[in-house]
Amino acid sequence: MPLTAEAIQKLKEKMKGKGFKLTGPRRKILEYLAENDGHPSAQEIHAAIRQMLPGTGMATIYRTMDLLARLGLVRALVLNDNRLHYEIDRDGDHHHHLICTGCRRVEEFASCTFEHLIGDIESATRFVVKRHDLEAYGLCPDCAHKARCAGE
Amino acid sequence: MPLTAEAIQKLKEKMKGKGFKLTGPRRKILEYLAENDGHPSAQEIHAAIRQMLPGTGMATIYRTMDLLARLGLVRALVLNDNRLHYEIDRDGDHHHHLICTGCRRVEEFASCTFEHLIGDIESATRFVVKRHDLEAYGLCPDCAHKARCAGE
DNA sequence: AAATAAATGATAATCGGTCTCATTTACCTT
DNA sequence: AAGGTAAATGAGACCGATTATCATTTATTT
Ligand SMILES: [Mn+2]
Ligand SMILES: [Mn+2]
Ligand SMILES: [Zn+2]
Ligand SMILES: [Zn+2]
Repeated sequence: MPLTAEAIQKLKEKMKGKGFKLTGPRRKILEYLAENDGHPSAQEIHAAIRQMLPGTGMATIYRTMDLLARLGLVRALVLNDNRLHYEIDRDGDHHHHLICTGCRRVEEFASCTFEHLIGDIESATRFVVKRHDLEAYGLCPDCAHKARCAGE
Repeated sequence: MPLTAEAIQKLKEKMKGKGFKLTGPRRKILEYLAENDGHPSAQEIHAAIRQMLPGTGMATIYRTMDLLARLGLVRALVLNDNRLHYEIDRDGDHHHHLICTGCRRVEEFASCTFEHLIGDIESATRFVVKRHDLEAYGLCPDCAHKARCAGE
């Protein structure tokens, strides 16, 4: 479910509103993230942006993703393949990730039950919890099936 | 709560039992992990081992940690500082981590409620879940206090 | 259109982690 | 207890992801 044109416009305005320039690379990166679902790495984003702005350098991707994360527009995720991955932070859509160790497919899941737990953790530890990451690793239905056929 | 001498002995035997040599570095690394609580990085382990076995190379630390993880004796953790951290896998002590973004202090917490959820996730997504990581980031009581004094 | 500070691209540098290979060592076997 | 053997080690090259530097370009303000 890609973002609507209006939602994309909002993102761009948020950026300008905070005093950051809306440059070519930034515009394209925002559009790319908004129009494509998924959890691309910096490298994948770079490859995609280069199709439209061939000169774009890798450093710009890192700088932009860092900025977008600081602005709260994207979320960075650790998917255990020694690179960061990113996704648009659609507000009100808090979810977690299930990663297939067979084919690297990423499935999303929400867990409202778990969210309630944060309060318990806070009172037990006296920490102020700002953010949490939960990733589950396992086998997707396809890979689980293949594994079963191959005999554990 | 460091491990007892007998528990350490068990670890060493487990290693030999599986056909791996109990070498100087391996012995020291096991003892270091068992006797010190915490969540050291490979670099921290290296520094500690070098006090006792000055010649020890970094590659040996990585190789040993990898072996210990494969043997199920240690667990590797992602604490968002772009290096892996490790801890002895005391059996039956499944817990998660709360990381203070102010001072990097790591607190442990268990969450039996959450563990139940894994089954729900499995039936909702049809994935076979093998393992999950949950980390919460926030401010420890001290850092939260300091932040409050400094005025948000 | 000119002025200005921010952003970019090329490139070097850093850093965690892996690989290679000659040398050493633990653990059999005698 | 010495000798044989494969596994483990240490030194250093290597790698891929990310960050830093700096001269040039560009989005915005005038
Ligand atoms: Mn997602
Ligand atoms: Mn722990
Ligand atoms: Zn799969
Ligand atoms: Zn703290």
